Parts: sequence; structure tokens; C-alpha cells
Amino acid sequence: MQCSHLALVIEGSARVFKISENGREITLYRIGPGESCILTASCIMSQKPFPAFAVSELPIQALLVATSDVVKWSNQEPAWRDYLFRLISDRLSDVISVVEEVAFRRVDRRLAAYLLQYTDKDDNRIQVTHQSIASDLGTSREVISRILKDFEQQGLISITRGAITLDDRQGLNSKSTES
Amino acid sequence: MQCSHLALVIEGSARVFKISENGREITLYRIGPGESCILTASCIMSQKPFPAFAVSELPIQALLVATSDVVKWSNQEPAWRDYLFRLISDRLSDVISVVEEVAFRRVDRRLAAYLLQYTDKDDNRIQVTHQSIASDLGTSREVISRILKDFEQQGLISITRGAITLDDRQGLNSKSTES
DNA sequence: ACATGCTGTGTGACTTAGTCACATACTATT
DNA sequence: AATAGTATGTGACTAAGTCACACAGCATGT
Repeated sequence: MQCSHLALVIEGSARVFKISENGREITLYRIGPGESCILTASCIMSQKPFPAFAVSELPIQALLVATSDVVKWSNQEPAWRDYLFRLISDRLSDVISVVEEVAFRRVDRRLAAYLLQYTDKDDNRIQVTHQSIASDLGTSREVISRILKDFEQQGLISITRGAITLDDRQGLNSKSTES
Repeated sequence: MQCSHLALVIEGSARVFKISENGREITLYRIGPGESCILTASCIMSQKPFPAFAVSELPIQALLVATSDVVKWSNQEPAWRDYLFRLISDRLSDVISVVEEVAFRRVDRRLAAYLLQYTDKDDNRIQVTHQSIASDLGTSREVISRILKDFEQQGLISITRGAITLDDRQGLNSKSTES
């Protein structure tokens, strides 16, 4: 995939992920307002192909900047250049964190952290399928289902089709951080 | 860790890696001649702390560039700026590859690929401990020892203390690529 | 030479993770 | 109510990671 434009996200969000031959996925990072698909930026500046996929999660409103302008501005505008640098650097640390997570942390802890991070603070509910959690964490659906069931039996959450409710944030939190 | 200089490697190589609480390690990428510790670059340009460790493997000869110069040149020299961009971009794809490997590929396949990549083409020998392979691939020593033993029993390699000899590159190669 | 200690490797038993093949349950549509 | 499509549950098996410890190879000093 060659990039002809750089998308500057104003509203919405997108998920950038890798996909394996057998169809498993793992999220590398997300892009929110004020950010941009830095892989695009990266492949614009270094003229290389794009090593991952991206899909929008929330409807996206974005500015499209032509590659020629991206390059031109980075020649003329220190602020723009700094913005690009910071963008790539941030993604680099994001992806390094993912490596760390996948290589070192147990799935149940990562799942607990995921739930705490993405669940609505107001109603303690999150609308997701087990499959989409699995795709985020880079594991398989069955694994997520089983751990969720475990959490439920420990009274930490309640599971319904397509949604999860957190009943004990405290407990989940200690799960996510324990040894 | 704050970075006061950017190291431009002329000779030698270094390994950049993450380390977990329990002491397990995983290599993120290596730095060779003509490259530089881009995490350093990254944290210079974005003024953030450094998210990993690096150690030299082969004795390193390097140019140290003061951070002030790094910034100044990137304002004035398009070529220097492009060099920096490409460096970070390359690291980003390196690390993304690592994510892919760890999340999706089996350890035996990764180990076979590792042996093929790092073993001396002339004498088909590589001098490494099982532990250092494990630290590279982000797994534990026992796992590596067992798979190596497996490979040995299949006649693919010979194991001696501190070194491995490849007896069947072909066979290893099909191992590393099979489904 | 031999004793000592350090580093590297082997192994069993156990837990956690991933795969495969299904069964079952919930929802929307007709 | 019947059906199709999506979501979840589960058992059985393989792969990977952990823990505890045995043992082997090599260097050192006396």
C-alpha cells in the first residue's frame, strides 16, 4: 500500500493492527483526535510500504494532507516537523509497550487491565464481544471467554451477550497488577 | 534516563531490549554501522524518557552528537532530517515485526529462523548459550533447551556447551517456514 | 591432581495459553 | 414460530512458561 495522503484525525478514532495467516489479530495502537496515522507519515517520509492495517472504530472526520505538502512543510515549518517526530516517537513507544505486554504479562492480567481501561466509568458497562477483545490483545476468543467466566465466578464481572458489567473494580485492579 | 548525546555507530553493534520484572528479556532490534540508537534520537526530538535498555555486543566505535546539534541540524539540513526520520521509521517496523513474531509464530519456528540467520555461513557454527537465545526471542531458557534437543534428535543440529553446529540447513529452513 | 565454585544444560511436574471441533444460546427477520 | 446469523460455552489436546533441582563442563587455586 502506497500512501498518497496523510490523514489528520479531527474526530473519531481508528485501530491499527496486525493480522496473522490464521486470522488472529493484535492491536498495535489507536489513533484519536489530534493524531494521525503515523504509519502513513512514516511511509511518506521514508517511502516504504505500510506494514499493518487500520480500521476506523468511531466515525472519523479528518484532514487529508497530500504527501507533497507533508514533505514541503516539514522542510519549512519546524513546528510541523516536530509534530511528525513526536507522532512517530509516540507510536514507537506504544508498540514497544505492546511487545512488553505480549512477551511478559499473563493474559488474565492484561484482560483485567483492558476491562478497567475501556469500561465506561459511569455505568461500569462495556459493549464488546469476546472476539474483539481477543483481537485487541492478540489472543484467541476461547481464552478470553474462559478467563471472563473465571472473573464472573469470582464475582468481579457480569457477562451478557455483547456486553460486560464490572461489579468489582477494586478486585479487577488487584488482578491486573498482582505479581 | 535522559539523553545528552546521540550515538552514531561506525563499527560494532548493540542490542536494544526490554526486560521484565522476573528477569526475562526480549530483543527489540539491533544497531549496526551507519545506524544510531534511534530511541535516543526519538527521546531527543520528543524530550521523553527512554523505554528500553541497550548493551553493546561487538565493541562499538561511535560518533557522539550533542543533542543541541541534533536539533540544530534537523532544522537546517534536510538530509539529516530525512536520515532521522528513516531511522525512526525503520525501528518502528522492526518493533512491529517483533510484535508479530511474538504474538503469532511458534517458538520452534522462530528458533529455527534464528539459527539460520545468526549461524556463521562458513563453518555452520554459532557460539551462544541457550539463555542468550531465549533472551533474544523473549522466552525462557528451558523452552529453548528442549526445542534444541528436539532439533538434535531430528539430526538437524549438534549441541555442545556454548555452541551449536547446523547439520541440516535445509531441514531447519523447512521447520522455520512450515505452516 | 583434586577440590571448589561458577556457568551452562537436562528434566519432571505443573500451570497457563492456544487450537480444534463442536454444542448451545441469543437476536433479528420473516 | 421458524430460521439464519452471530455470540458464547466446553472438552480434549498441543504448545509454552514456571519451578525446583540434578548434573556436567570448565576454570581457578592450593
